[in-house]
Amino acid sequence: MGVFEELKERGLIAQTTDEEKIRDLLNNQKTTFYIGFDPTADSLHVGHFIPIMVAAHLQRAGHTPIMLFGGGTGMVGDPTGKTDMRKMLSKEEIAHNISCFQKQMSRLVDFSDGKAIMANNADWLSNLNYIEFLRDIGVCFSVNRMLAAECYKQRLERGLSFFEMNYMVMQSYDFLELYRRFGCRLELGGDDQWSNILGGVELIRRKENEEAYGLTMSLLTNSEGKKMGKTEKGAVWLDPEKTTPFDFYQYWRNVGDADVVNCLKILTFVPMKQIEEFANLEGQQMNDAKELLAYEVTKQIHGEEEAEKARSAARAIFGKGADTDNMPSSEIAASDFTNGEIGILDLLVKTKLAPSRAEAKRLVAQGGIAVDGEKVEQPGDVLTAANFEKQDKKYIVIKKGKKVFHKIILVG
RNA sequence: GGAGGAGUUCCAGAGCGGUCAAAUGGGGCAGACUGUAAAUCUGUUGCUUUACGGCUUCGAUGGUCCGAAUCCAUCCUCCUCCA
Repeated sequence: MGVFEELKERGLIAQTTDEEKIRDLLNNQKTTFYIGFDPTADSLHVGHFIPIMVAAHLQRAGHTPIMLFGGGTGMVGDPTGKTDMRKMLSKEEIAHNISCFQKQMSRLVDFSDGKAIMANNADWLSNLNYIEFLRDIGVCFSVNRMLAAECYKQRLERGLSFFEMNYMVMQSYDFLELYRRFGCRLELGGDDQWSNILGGVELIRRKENEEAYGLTMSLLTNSEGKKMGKTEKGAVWLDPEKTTPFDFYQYWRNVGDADVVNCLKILTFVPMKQIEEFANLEGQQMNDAKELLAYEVTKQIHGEEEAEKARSAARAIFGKGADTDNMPSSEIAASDFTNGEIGILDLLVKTKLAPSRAEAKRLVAQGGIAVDGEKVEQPGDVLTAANFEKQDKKYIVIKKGKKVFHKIILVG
């Protein structure tokens, strides 16, 4: 089975410009392909995961990925699928974001010995001459056709600036430029990139009289069709500073039953055979599949060690074990106490388990807070140093709701 | 350039002089049920206070009034129609 079939079986491929040609390109040849990333934030999030996984799959099959950072296009912002215009970023922000992306990506894609290429389209976009560009590239685009594209249609209802309208042209130009520089013949992207990719394919045909291809990947959605990777706190980030490995692990541990198999296919390298066995699981057994998913995904992003820690912390918390070593924790100093005690509400706020005292009080009133397994009954309850000291350990474990556990260590 | 319309709490969206911290829905959080699932039901959802209460919010700034999210003026932003 070729890598193309593997991708297809895992449900990673949404659309292709020419399935037969691409199959041949991926199964029988060494191909240089590219994927673009918009450096709009200083960390990748789950939405970027699929393209990176596909790149990793293809790289393992011997192809050469070009990871293109939109240092130039990022200064415009892709209007696709956005209801409002994006805020513009400064050059410094973009440069910073790109370096963060590179670091995170290198976990999955091997950049050693030229096995993968990093490019930044600012290299060719920044110094374009407007008149020349219009004469050379601009003539190849029909506004009528662009407006007919679904992605622009939606924006026409809400407003689309000329500025943003250029995004498609620039992305198409990227493809042409990468074809010229590296012989790149295949562009990958999210399914929402379809029309932008087609633009590039056509541009190469017109300028170089050569065939190029595009392939899009499905967006990661759950069984209800909603995008995954978002939580109440925002996106699930790949940066451990923004989303701790434990929270990251828990996110995947808690996916719905209906989504587990799909996520395993798309987000892990677990062999298809093994995944198929999970498809028949029911009830309690489903949890094994979820644990595997969470572990594998965490391992890929944060490394084996962090994945182990997250898993054993989760097992300890939700099982019977008393292992609190890897539980999310924070420290509190004796100086935070007033007259040798500290109110439960203040403690919740201080550890950020509650954003305000009012919220903390609500939690207590609704029976959502427990300290070392004992439910806190009164918002006025206080803790003293003695509460922290038992069996030589200087900490307490606070449980908020059903799933949030937090260890507070007394220091000093 | 001209003519209209709109900006409300996380989002959508009511309110149009006092009874408004502001309806309703979504989302979030908590509780029950469970498998750290889904669905469902209940409670809750500005800050502060044990509580009475106090404080800050309805694009911005001023003003009218005993009293303004609600009226007036100026400004900013967005939308629609015409050119």
